[in-house]
Amino acid sequence: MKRTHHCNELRLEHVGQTVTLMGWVHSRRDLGGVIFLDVRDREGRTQTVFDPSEVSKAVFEQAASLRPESVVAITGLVRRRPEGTTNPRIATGEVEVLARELVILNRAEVLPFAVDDPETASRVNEELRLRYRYLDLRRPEMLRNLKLRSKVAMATRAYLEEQGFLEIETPTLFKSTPEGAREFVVPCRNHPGLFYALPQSPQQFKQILMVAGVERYFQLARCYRDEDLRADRQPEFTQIDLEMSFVEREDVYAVVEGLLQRIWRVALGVELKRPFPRMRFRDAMDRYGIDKPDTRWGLELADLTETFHGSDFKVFQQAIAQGGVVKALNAKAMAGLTQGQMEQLTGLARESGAKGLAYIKVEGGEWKSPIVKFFREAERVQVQNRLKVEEGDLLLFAADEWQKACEILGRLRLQVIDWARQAGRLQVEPGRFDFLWVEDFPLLSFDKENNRWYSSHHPFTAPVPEDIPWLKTDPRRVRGQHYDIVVNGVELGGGSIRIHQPDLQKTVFEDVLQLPPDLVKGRFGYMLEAFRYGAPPHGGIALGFDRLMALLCGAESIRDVIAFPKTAKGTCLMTESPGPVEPRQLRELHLELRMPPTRGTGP
RNA sequence: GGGGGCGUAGCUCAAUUGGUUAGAGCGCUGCCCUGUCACGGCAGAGGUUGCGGGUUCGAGACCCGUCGCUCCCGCCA
Repeated sequence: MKRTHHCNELRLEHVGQTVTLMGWVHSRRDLGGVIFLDVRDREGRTQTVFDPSEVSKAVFEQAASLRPESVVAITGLVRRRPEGTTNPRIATGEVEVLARELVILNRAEVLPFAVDDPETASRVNEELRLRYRYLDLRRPEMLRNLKLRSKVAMATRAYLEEQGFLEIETPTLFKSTPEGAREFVVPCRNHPGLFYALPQSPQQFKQILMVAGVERYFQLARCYRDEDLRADRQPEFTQIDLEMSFVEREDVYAVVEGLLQRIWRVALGVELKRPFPRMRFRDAMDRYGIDKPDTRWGLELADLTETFHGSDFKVFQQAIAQGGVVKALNAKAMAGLTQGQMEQLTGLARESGAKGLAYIKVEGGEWKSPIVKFFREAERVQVQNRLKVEEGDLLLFAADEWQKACEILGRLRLQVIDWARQAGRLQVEPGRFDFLWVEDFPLLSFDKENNRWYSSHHPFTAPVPEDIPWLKTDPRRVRGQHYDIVVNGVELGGGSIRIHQPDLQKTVFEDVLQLPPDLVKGRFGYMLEAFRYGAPPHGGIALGFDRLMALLCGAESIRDVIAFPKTAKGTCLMTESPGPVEPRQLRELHLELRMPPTRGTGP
């Protein structure tokens, strides 16, 4: 027996045909004298009818005995549903299949949770959904996410192929590169004491491919990072990874904008406007207090350093005297925050390094605040004008060195926006996507604890050419040719133009990052060597494919767009990985376990 | 590594200030039902309150520990 149609196929035009459907029992409505079975497959569902005057008693009883999610094959006659019994909510709702034969392909046991009811199923404990992932994925909304993911992957391949990119796989058995994220290491039998490491990204291989003359490479690359997880982070994840030769930043932007435009068109039927806006890192920090601003909301930060230059308020005075700034955020209409919420804001400010939180609540025409008594009239007027203060506003201040002050208010801004959205006071159309390129990041950041410079992104990022002279003398002011693509405050991806000159790369490693030459040689020697045999200028980018899909699907967690995701602790509840290995395997790998003392008794 | 939330029937939840035999809806089982589509009706079964310890005359609730899920900070070149 073969199926003749899928479950979202039958229409009035099929009336009179004998068909065979195969699928899952979505729901059974047993009216005693007649039984309705909805058969579901990945395309949709179709109602079948068991009428005792049309089928044998045995078949009828079998139909009556079926539990939801059993797999069946039903052969019968397509007919128009009787007047008044059509179901406009499903595509096949004008017809039904009058069953003649029923084969039970697999009888399902009683389910751990309901699959057929989207309302309840979506509220089921995620632990259970992950343990029975195959049931969870049967839910139409999960299947929809998988379908969309496949569609977007295909569109990505098609677009990049049109643009002349070659899809090339790179090794997942790589070696350890201890800079950056913690890695998963893989022992190997043939090399006692040596380890592979799973790549955090194909960065080095894709640059080598440029040296190899590939010119345009892409890959839907699996990447692995052994770091603590979040709603938008998994230990293994997928990137749309690409690299191009003989390009500048704008060339990469053009390809990525075209790709995202194609993806939005294919997935959502939405036409994105190009080019996307650009913003310098410095401006992003200055205006939004973060390097991935959500520009859907206003609420920009203001700089009041000039205003408070001769302030009597010591906190402001000192910050400015030490070369810092005074910044402020007008949280419009938020004066009504509770004491608890104000404490929460203060806590957030402290976490970001503030000593406290200066604020003004504008209520009843009055500025209620412990600090306002230190303001001179001119300061007050300027604050009023600069922040466009109105009744009901909440003014938040940060006085510190520039970056810290920006970051403090940036976090408060996000919290305040979150509350305003929850209260329904800030709204935005659901299909709005604010894309933004953030560029001109500092190439290097200073690590106070270890008293050394390190790469803000990675050590292969090329400096902005006119800043190269500052590399050794004033590293702080060197900008990198790095760029991030941001949408609605989510960092969707990042990339850079790379260094392709071996001497410049060597300078960065040894003079700027202060890595010992033998360490550089051991870790990156092959790259420096490759660059000596004709390396084209090149650059690229990697986009977080899971985050991209979460955006397109409207999912809150990337777990909802990954078929088999891991928990926040990095385990798989379905397969119970990671799991132990046999002593024999350890012996072959020349490994011996030194376990931490066992704690607790388990569940 | 740190902080918050959650854990009670198969599922989603309730259980006043610590006080009777831990309840409801859905699901499940049985019976009835020929036009339902969240079918309906009647009856019934179903509990180690995550686990371990403690306080108390008495603990689902309070305390300590622990396990699991989750969100956030650190971390993620």
